[in-house]
Amino acid sequence: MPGAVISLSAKFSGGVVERSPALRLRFAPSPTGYLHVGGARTALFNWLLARRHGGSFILRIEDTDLSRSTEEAIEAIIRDMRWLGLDWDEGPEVGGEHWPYRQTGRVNLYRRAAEELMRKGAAYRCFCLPEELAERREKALKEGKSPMYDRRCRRIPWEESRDMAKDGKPFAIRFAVPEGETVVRDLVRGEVRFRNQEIEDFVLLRNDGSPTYNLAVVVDDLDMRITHVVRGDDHLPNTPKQILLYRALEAEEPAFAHLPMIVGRDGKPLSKRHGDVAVGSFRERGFLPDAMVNFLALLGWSLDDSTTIMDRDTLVAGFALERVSSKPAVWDDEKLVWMNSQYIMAMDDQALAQALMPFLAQAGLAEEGDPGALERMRRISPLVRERIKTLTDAVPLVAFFFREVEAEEDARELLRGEESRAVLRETGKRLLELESFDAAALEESMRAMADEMGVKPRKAFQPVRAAVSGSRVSPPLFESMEILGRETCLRRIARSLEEN
RNA sequence: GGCGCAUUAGUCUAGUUGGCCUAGGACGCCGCCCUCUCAAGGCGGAGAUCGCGGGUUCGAAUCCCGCAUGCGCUACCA
Repeated sequence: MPGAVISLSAKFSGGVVERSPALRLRFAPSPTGYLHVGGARTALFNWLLARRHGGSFILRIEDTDLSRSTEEAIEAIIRDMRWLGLDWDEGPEVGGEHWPYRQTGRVNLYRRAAEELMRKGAAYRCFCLPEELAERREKALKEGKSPMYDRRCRRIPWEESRDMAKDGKPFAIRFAVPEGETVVRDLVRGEVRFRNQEIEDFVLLRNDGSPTYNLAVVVDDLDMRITHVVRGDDHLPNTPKQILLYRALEAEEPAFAHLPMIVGRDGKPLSKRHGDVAVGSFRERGFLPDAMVNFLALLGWSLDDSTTIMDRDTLVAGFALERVSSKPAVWDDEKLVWMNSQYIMAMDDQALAQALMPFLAQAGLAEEGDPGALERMRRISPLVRERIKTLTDAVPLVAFFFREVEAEEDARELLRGEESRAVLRETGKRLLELESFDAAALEESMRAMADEMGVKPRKAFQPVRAAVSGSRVSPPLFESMEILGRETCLRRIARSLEEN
């Protein structure tokens, strides 16, 4: 079955075989903050495509803007990528022949490319000061004119330009946009045409010698032999500039695919204003990486008309760019929560218990590495699995298994009253008499008790639930009591009778 | 202002070359069943004149044109 890459390579790069190790994709975040879900989705699509076709997935840190980039951000991005299970074949902590996989330390490459472009007459020095530029732009805008750079420095004769540079006049290097039309053959939206006259002579190298994004990204993608650039569609208008650069450098351009943005319910790009958008905060809120990946994959892509829950193998096997939508996807927290619950329900006892341990530890209910606590949690797992949608949901639900809890006020109400007290006393008696303290025996005994006392099961069980769990909502009563053990149950029932 | 992209129910989406769409699946919502609480599960339901207006056609969500709205880009940000 031919995948997206076949048709696209046949069309745009001239024949790459299906399982092509030559396929090279990258995710290139700028480390100015945490990894947010939009970035994660972009990373995922790149990863999926690489894995689908047996190619390489590269992580590259786009830190051209040094003042806004931080080491902490880099570490956080790496941590979150790892958590999501998006492993890379080349990049930070992994290595590769294009080390370092960040732009600091690669400045010479950019400078050399800019010089090459100057030599070819495709770029020129611009001596305009940033302040002048801003002024002119504002003026043009006010007069209703196009605010594009007027290309005045393009007309400075080469020798004069060289001399001005030699005299120490600061300059930036701009790309000389040629005449004509540039067509972006986008894998998700088809051909998009741009008239070159709409593209200004953009800056390649700032007057401090640092590269701008457009230059750096092209040089890096070229150097790393990236075959497919898959990124957010906010980059679509930049693409003709980059294509022009590839051509000026006499290099073959990669295939491009622009993914729809992820927006909030208000249709605006997803941001902090919409709540937590950091991948890390979803981890802290108790979401599972597999659920995140499944959910993220469905933001702008679908396998068919009905499949929603998919494991990684299915995702990898079925992913294709041609099934990527071009309309913005709205982030729907509720659906994520539901999906997470589906993944939780699919976990076995051991896995769920293990996943829960850090959350129990954080709540002070258990020590992270305590084997006794883990074993206890493993026994509790089947009781809570269907009752939690996120891992954090489990904490209040299981707390009474790990420590004495004060009964909530609405639970105390269940403990008062003659009937309730009678039920509790009788229950205590029966618990002592039980031969085997297991759920089945407990249920049998207590149902018989309710029957004999002429009390509805519900009326008989609720006070016991309140006494034992401290709440009117808890995991199934008899199973819970079995795990708590006879002594604990008796103690709690006795205490309830005393205190209420 | 210019350029570009998008527009199927509250939401994610299916609908690739026009007829099998009296628009399919999922989340959410409502109701019933099950039931020791809460869930889970089962069954059923409401919800879309496919942004609007023209056109092409025997036939359009699907093709063409215009409009509207939203978003992006238009930086010596990425």
